[in-house]
Amino acid sequence: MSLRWALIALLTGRPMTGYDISKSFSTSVAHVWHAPDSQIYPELNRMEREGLLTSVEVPWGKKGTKKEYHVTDEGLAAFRAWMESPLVPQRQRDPAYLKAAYFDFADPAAVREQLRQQRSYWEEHLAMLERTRASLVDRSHPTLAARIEKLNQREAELAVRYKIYAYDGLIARARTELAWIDDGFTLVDELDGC
Amino acid sequence: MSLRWALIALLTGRPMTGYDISKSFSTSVAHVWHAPDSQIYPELNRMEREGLLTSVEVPWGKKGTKKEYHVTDEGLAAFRAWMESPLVPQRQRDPAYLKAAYFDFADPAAVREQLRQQRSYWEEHLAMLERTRASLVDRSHPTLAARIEKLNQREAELAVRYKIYAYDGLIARARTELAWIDDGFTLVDELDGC
DNA sequence: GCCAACTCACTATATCGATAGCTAGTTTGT
DNA sequence: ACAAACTAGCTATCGATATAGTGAGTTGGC
Repeated sequence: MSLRWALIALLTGRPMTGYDISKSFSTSVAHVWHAPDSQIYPELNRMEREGLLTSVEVPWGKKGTKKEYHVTDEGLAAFRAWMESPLVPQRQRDPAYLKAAYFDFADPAAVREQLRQQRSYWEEHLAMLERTRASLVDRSHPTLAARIEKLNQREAELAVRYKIYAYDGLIARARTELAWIDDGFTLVDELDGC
Repeated sequence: MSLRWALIALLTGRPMTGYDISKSFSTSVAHVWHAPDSQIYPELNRMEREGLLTSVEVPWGKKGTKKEYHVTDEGLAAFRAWMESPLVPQRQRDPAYLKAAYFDFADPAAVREQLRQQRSYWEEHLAMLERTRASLVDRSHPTLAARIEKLNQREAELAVRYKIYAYDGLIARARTELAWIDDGFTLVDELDGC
């Protein structure tokens, strides 16, 4: 259900086609809400039917056309309403913690291998988050740049600072995961040694 | 797909009925993997059909019977195989971060209200995690107690330590969320003041 | 003796989400 | 002239989840 709000969030920056969205999704909103294009296209259609978006047929090449989606006033109002509505707390559902709780069923070597994999995943993820954060700070991030173009200085400041704030949260979370993984190595060594 | 591994994990502790499971789920595995009973019952049936579990009809009262599920050797082998298989990294999908990135669309008062709600949710969640961790340390946690009964001292030590490790991770995560929320308050005050 | 609360085991329905594949036009390189 | 890669917009299918209900037996309190 949050997918539609992620889509409106993106489209408030600038009008886009479904294809544009599925591309820029991976470099921006996907860090907080991932979705494949097979979900994006039908959802855009639904949102248009419900009046949250309108679409404009834009020529593409000689014969082709593409559909550019714009947020309607109604869509913006619905987005603001969602923004101010209470958040439903997320249930925990993380296989990594489930596995960790039952590491005694696995071979210590297999546990170390798992931890190595997780560490490299989170290290990469953290590096990517930090690169993106830097591109927000210097305002070179394409999606953000398009968004703040039409805003005044104060509005732009707000938009940028809150995006950085979101990334700071994601970065803190990644660091916490990495620290936990390192504790895992220490624990395996201790329990395997005795 | 992890649901079945969560169920086997629980059932390795002691045989249980679907009802037992749905009850003890909320006080143990649910912290890492939540599921409602409407998912648990069909999944237990499927797992029995696939040979991962067997069930024994146990009398209940005068007329009633209940179905107690036991993990088969095949089920245990499948569980170990999963434990040692690589972990598929989870996609980020968290409405809290999505909202935070677009707080500039909401009223500062509404943002503060959101943050208050999230803080009280995480505070409660953290307190619950710490209570559970304490009950693991002193081995009073019922599910854990049932599990370690049939284990030798060394095996019990492993089981307990890894469960504590999992909770330490969850607790660290909760603390990170709380710190992030507090940063949110500071940021709103700063941006609203100017 | 009876009602409430609890135990037990589901079903029904709908939506969400992931993977895979399809069709057709466009641009670019050789 | 033709192929490869890219842009565009889907569909089909399957499994995972969530919400809500059904119905029957049991236990405990007054």
